[in-house]
Amino acid sequence: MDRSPADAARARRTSGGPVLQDELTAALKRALYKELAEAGYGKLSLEAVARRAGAGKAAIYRRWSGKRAMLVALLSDLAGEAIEVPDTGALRSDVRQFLVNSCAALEDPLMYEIVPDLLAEAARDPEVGDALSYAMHLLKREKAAELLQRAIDRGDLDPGTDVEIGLELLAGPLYWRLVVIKKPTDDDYFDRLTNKIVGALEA
Amino acid sequence: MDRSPADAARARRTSGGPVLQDELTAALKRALYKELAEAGYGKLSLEAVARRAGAGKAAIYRRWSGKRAMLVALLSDLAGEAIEVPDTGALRSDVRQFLVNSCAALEDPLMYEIVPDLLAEAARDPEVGDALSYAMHLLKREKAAELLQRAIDRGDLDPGTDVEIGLELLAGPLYWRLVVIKKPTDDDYFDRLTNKIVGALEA
Amino acid sequence: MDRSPADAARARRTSGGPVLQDELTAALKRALYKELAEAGYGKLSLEAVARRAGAGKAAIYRRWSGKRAMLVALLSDLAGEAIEVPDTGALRSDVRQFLVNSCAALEDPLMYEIVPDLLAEAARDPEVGDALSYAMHLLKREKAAELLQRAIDRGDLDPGTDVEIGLELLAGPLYWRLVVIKKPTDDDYFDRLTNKIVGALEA
Amino acid sequence: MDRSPADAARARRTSGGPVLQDELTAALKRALYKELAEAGYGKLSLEAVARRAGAGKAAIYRRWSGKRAMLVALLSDLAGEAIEVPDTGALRSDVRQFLVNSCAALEDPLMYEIVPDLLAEAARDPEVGDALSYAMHLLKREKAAELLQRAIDRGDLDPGTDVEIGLELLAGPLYWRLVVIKKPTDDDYFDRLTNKIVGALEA
DNA sequence: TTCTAATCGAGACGGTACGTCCCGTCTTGCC
DNA sequence: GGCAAGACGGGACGTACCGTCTCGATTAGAA
Repeated sequence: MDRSPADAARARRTSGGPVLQDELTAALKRALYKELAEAGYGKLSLEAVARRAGAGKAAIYRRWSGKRAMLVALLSDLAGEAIEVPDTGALRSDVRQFLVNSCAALEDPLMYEIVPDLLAEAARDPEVGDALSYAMHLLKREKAAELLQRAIDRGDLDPGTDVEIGLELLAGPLYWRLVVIKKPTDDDYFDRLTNKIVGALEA
Repeated sequence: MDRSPADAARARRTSGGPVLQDELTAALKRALYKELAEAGYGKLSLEAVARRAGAGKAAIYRRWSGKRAMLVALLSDLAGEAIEVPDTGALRSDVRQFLVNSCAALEDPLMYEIVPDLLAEAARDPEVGDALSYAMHLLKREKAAELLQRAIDRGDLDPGTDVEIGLELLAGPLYWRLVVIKKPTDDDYFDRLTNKIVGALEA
Repeated sequence: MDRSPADAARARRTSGGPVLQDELTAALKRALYKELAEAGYGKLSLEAVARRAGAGKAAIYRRWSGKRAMLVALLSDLAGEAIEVPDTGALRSDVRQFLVNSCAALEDPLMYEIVPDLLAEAARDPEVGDALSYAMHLLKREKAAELLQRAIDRGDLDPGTDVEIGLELLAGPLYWRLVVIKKPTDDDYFDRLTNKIVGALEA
Repeated sequence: MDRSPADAARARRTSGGPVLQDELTAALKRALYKELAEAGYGKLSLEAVARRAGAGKAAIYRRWSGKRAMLVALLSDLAGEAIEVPDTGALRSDVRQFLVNSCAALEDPLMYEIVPDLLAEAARDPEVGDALSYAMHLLKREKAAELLQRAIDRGDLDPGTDVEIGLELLAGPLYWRLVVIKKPTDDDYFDRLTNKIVGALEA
């Protein structure tokens, strides 16, 4: 069972025993991040991570069960940095800003390099899938749902609007373009995509 | 330098000695395909591929330079099997059928298990990325574009319709749902998604 | 564990240094003894010793500097349990009884399982060697020497008898048979060996 | 590494199974011998052995199942170098020379350092015990038995002489002195021990 | 038909990394 | 300050594959 720094902190307060040291945990994560950037997921070596952190391998395995678990933890750390959901007061500008924000998030090297790996792994490992879903989608999904709900409350959208499909329209096309077919975006593209999405929502 | 079966055939015609055996090449690819589905790209072992094919490791390295090159070859082979693009005579039913066909394709183990791995690898290796783009998206993209063009020709859509965005609306939301957030689909879902896409196209 | 202040006071008076708890020291030695018998010196793990004793590793390192030092201490404890040297009034029966007693001692699990380990270690570590010699051989040697001296005093043996060689004849052949070549013994064997040893002594 | 086809051919003939290369096997054994001399059995590291031999660890594990098995093999190699059994034509000088030869063998670092380790291990592992018995004792035992038989044939010893006990007298006291109590030997000692042994044999 | 040369299955080779275990030291909080 | 607990850096374990190399046998084109 992996132990997070939060667990460690709690343990220190309640159990009385020695405990995983938060600063080392952080150093290991920093080392992981740097190794990922240099070597990529496939060639990632936990030995190199430990070496870079000036730690023993056991320090890693004491915290996480392996490569994937350590990555999931790194992701979870960054989950809080959820995509900002704008509240501009108008549906069209909210949608456009949401797309721009999402694009910025997806162009972060972390997302760009690591998320596809985890997505692939998630296809075979439900634990990774769950962590990934929680870290990446649920928070964002809730926030995007707020965006649509506000539009309904304002009367910009019909109360019967299909919110589920709406969320997929907000996320899917941009993800497809950036991650799958890897085409660049620009202001004009955001305008045109916003047009279509708003058109669909209002249809 | 990798050698393809075509090279082998040419070699057979021009050189003197024995030559890479096509049937073995095919068997190796089949073994690769199965190993990918079971183990994933990250844990893929060429030793296991050779073992499954009843071949020696050298048989692989004689043909390809390594893991990625072998994958690229596999992908290229599968490029032809593009998604069927329907022609029902009406935009709405064409779109719905396209979604259903795409869904079937994405639920094929090839897509479901292997493509995410390759997508991840493509994030770091342009050669894989190019092969993947060619194999998966370009052909399909062309065909989906035909679908929209026919609707424009029929007058179902305005001639100024934004085809580029249209293609993303056709592919993105479904991919997002099936591959990223992994929610199930049903007839009702297809109806609702078709509704929104057609609404967007006509907007 | 239920230790009285009196225990601590006694220990403080005895040692003068930090008050290590005697019962814990004893428990650690018992645990060491059992681990040695099960795992052997080579695979001996002080972590396992501590675990078996329900103690922390530090409790061991507070008392001894490492594996070997702990062993030496164990040996010294056992030094007193020297082999009984018989005094039957006649050389032949004294020798025979000494062989039988020695055989019983060598067939004790302590000798059978642990001594060979220590003997091996002693080949490289003089400190272990010395402790082992003291614990196992010197006392016994003195007593066996008494046996021969009594025979000389009685006139059973010539005053010029080579006692040093005599002691090796008493110990060596039996040790060789039991520990090195591991052949069984029986009454007849003791008779025959006694014959030869007495023959040699009288020669 | 510079291996000729002849090496491979020889190896194939020798082993019949997988073609392990004899020269590498020999180099690994040489490295083991040197590491043993430097580090001792307890601190022996197969990684260091492989490093010294310029080989990979797998080269070791392909040949032997672990530390002990590799040692047993080294021993078996040296088994042929059995103790020379002299044939001087007279019992007394044969015995004396046998003791001198045995002493030389037991003072070889291999015997002195390693055999006690294996002896200890043999107490727990019958496989090691058997290999050790064969490697060390059986050949020597047979040869020592010849020595006694020649004496009987010459009439130096009575035909009814107890050969079994005789062998233990030849081996045990010297082993005890050299390995167990670790006292030095000299010419005078050999004379005195020879005296007693011959005395016992003739008794 | 015989020779020749490259491919075949097999697997040894020097390596790298894995994940585990234990070393001997150090730290924390209870008693 | 001893104590149980156990984290720490370090290092070896034995395993799995990597990509390369070599082996004898097969096999198919060229002589």
